Amino acid sequence: MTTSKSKQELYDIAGKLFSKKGYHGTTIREIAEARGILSGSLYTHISSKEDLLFHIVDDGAAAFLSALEPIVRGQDDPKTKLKSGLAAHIRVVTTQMDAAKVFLHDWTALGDVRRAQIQEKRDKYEALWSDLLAEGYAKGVFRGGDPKYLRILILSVGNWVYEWYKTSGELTPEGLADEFMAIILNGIATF
Amino acid sequence: MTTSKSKQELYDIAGKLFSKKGYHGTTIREIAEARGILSGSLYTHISSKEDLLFHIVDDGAAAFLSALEPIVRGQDDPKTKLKSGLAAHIRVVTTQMDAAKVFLHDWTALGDVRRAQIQEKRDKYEALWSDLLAEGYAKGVFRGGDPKYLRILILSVGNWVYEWYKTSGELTPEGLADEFMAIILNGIATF
DNA sequence: GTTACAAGCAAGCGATCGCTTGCTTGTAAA
DNA sequence: TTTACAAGCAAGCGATCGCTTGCTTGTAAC
Repeated sequence: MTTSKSKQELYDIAGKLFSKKGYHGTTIREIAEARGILSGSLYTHISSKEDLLFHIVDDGAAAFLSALEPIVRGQDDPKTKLKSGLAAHIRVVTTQMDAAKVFLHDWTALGDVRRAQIQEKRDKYEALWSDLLAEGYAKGVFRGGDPKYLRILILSVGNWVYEWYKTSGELTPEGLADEFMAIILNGIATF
Repeated sequence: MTTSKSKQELYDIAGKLFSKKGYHGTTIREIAEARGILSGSLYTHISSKEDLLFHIVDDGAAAFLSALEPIVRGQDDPKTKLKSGLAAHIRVVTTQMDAAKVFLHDWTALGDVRRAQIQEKRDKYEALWSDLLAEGYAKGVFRGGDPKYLRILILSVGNWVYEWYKTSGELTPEGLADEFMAIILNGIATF
């Protein structure tokens, strides 16, 4: 990342507020106050409020993509890829809760052009997951379950993490992925 | 529901806009325009913008609770209860997409008192699910999988439906519940 | 025919919104 | 010592926010 330290600090501050109160529920004056400057001074660093949103959301998209891509393109067996992929997704969410929530929650507040850019990256991420699962079915490692709804189930579980995860006293991303994988791989029914 | 027809129509209109643009992203003038009156005239029917939000969110909470409660308190076997419960949840989301999205998305914009009221109903709903799952484990119908994370997985899948469900050409709530249940009960791993 | 009231209009209130402008200041290179 | 510039302040712009007020109108009961 070529983003300077103070710029990143500003994104963190804005992300924290957007995450807590939503993009439209956060004012430029609140962001400036959290930064310790006046609202007008913010415009030395940004050109608009939407700029802040876009950078946060775009960084979030990049984090998800760069975490999953090497796993899908790698050589592990599908079961390992599935577990690693879910753990990677959960790690992105839990280690950047604010940015992840803004990415998942507020990206629709972007204008048409920038929202389309993010939509593209979301589609790309979804396609990576489809590839991962398709490989598992093709190699006979997975059976049953419609691939489409399996993908939806996995991403639902991964995305919803930001709604309930508390940073203290909780399982690690890998631990959480293990819990969910146990259910997804083996099911819960007795025979 | 004792809500008059025209009041409910207003909630529907507001719910649609809140769902699309968020609570803070929707203005009282937009709601009035969608209703075909001037913004000031809205206050013949409501006492504040937050009133609209609260009614929508509170109705949403009631819909989820009243759908799940008879299932949990009923006499079906746990496996049937689980499938019915998930189908009921998905039916609430898919038949009232706007209200469900506002309930899940924008309820935190409520003031302290009313947000606490909704939090209570959310906790109650979650407890119903815990009861349902606990019965399955107690009767030996479910095995493996931490009950806590099983509940989180189920609610994640059910809640995230509003993010991707399209009303046309999609499976019914029961069909979707079948798809997800096949994965959750039997898993996807080959042996 | 009168009364009563729900429903809406027209106008605009004070507050706050995102953002701009003109100016000052601290700092570091030349 | 001078120069240059990034960073921030002070003030306030026009627009829009949620909401209020005083008034009109359609309708239905008596």
